[in-house]
Amino acid sequence: MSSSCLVEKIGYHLRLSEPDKALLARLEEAEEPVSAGAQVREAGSTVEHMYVVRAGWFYDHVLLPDGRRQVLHLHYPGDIVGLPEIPFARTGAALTSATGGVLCPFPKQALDQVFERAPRLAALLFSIGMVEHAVLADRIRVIGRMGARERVAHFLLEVVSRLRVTRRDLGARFELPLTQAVIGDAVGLSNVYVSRALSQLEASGAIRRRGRNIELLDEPGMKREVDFEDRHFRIDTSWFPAS
Amino acid sequence: MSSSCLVEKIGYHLRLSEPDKALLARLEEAEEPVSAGAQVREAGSTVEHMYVVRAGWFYDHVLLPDGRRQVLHLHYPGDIVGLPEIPFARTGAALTSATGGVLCPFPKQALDQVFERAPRLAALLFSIGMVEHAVLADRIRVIGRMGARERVAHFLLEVVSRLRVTRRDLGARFELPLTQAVIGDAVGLSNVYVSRALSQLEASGAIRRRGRNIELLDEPGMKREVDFEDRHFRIDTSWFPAS
DNA sequence: CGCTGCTTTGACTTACCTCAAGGTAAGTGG
DNA sequence: CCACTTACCTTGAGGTAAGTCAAAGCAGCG
Repeated sequence: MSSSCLVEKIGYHLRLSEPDKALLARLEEAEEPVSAGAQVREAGSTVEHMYVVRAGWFYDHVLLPDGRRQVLHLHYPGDIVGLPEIPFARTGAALTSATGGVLCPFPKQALDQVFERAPRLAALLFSIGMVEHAVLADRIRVIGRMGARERVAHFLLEVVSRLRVTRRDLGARFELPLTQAVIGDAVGLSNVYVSRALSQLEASGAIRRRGRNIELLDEPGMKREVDFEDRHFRIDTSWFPAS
Repeated sequence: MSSSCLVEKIGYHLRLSEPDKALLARLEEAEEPVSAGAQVREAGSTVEHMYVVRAGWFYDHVLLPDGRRQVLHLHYPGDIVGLPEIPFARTGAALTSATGGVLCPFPKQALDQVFERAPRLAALLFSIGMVEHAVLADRIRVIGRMGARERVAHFLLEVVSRLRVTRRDLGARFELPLTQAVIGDAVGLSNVYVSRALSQLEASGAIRRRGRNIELLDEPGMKREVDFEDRHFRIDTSWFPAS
């Protein structure tokens, strides 16, 4: 077992040298448990840390003046949270725990050491950030141009694809520990319409539900329907600096 | 005058050392003129280059199976195009010239040198990529949760804010060399509704139009209406490695 | 056993889409 | 220089998908 969240996460993507491992391990501060529903970080606070998710589901969201909400990213165990905030002095989005969990913070100020001493790691952080960009780009396409059923279908596919990064053997079934209101806030629908879309996906035989357990009965069909692209499966490290 | 697009662009954000300038200049290949409406890069092609825009307006877009289109980013003179494609072997979005212009390509494979030898530049590229992430995040909020008038208002504010990066003295008036269909594809509306939204903004005194020349008559009011945040004004370089 | 929070379903409303026709402006060839 | 074309914008009318409101069903929990 690795003692560092970060070493563990990075290890999914890259073989690490021993000095790199040591550098990463030094960055990390004490684990921080978070209870379900708690807000870890507010929008507009100063950016001092990034986090690695050790356990639990989290999500970033922004609030509109009228109180409505937009969820930007889901974060699963193993995720790095907060890369997109780095170029700004203050956070744009709040961070909330959906299920309760544990975060491992590490300081933004220590990033300079990564860029200076571990160019391969820097390249990987860059890449991970750009993968998140691609995830948002996909969702813009979906929200901007697709209907309710397709939005929800795409959302489910994205969740599964992301879960499989750390659980390679994951089949067609998974727990989705999110309320329909949160799903709606992610894909730009009302909770009511998320319910209808899920019901319709189920009625048409695309999925099956048991509470919050979801089974994808026709993943290839759903992928075709929304033109789904898996952004998480593999990142191109061919251009990385040599170790 | 700088002979390199890239040196010029980076110079907006960071004081460069002479070795860094030399490194950047070496990366760059011959300029490439592009005529109006031409598609520079298709979706699904292999990622071999990034570009700096020397002149003209460009945009990234993706196509849906039914032929509809989503525009992801606009690119203006001085922009770096293609950072988000780096972690992938193949491009997700096509690149089209709106006005005709000139691009300066530089090879993806050369990025390793930047990460290895110029950590400050690497940190800046990372930051620029994350600013683009923030731009998409803002647009998701707008598309997912706001109406037509607000979508178009936000779009105009975003354009002005971006133009001011390279034209510090830009006032309230600017040319918008885009068809309303392109604007619609960016904010998830039909061309018809973009027309109505612009007319309504004009009727309510928020903007004035003369052909494709736009004047923002009440920029503070529009910013309040859509809760606009300027992502381009300043990026936090305080954590960058020392030069 | 009865809260409390989540989901489902129904009825009504509305914002945006589509289709279509007419207007405008810039470019092109005779 | 003027007709003709072409691309873009505007406006109207009708349709539809999703929003809102509200009530009822369900499930987990104290």
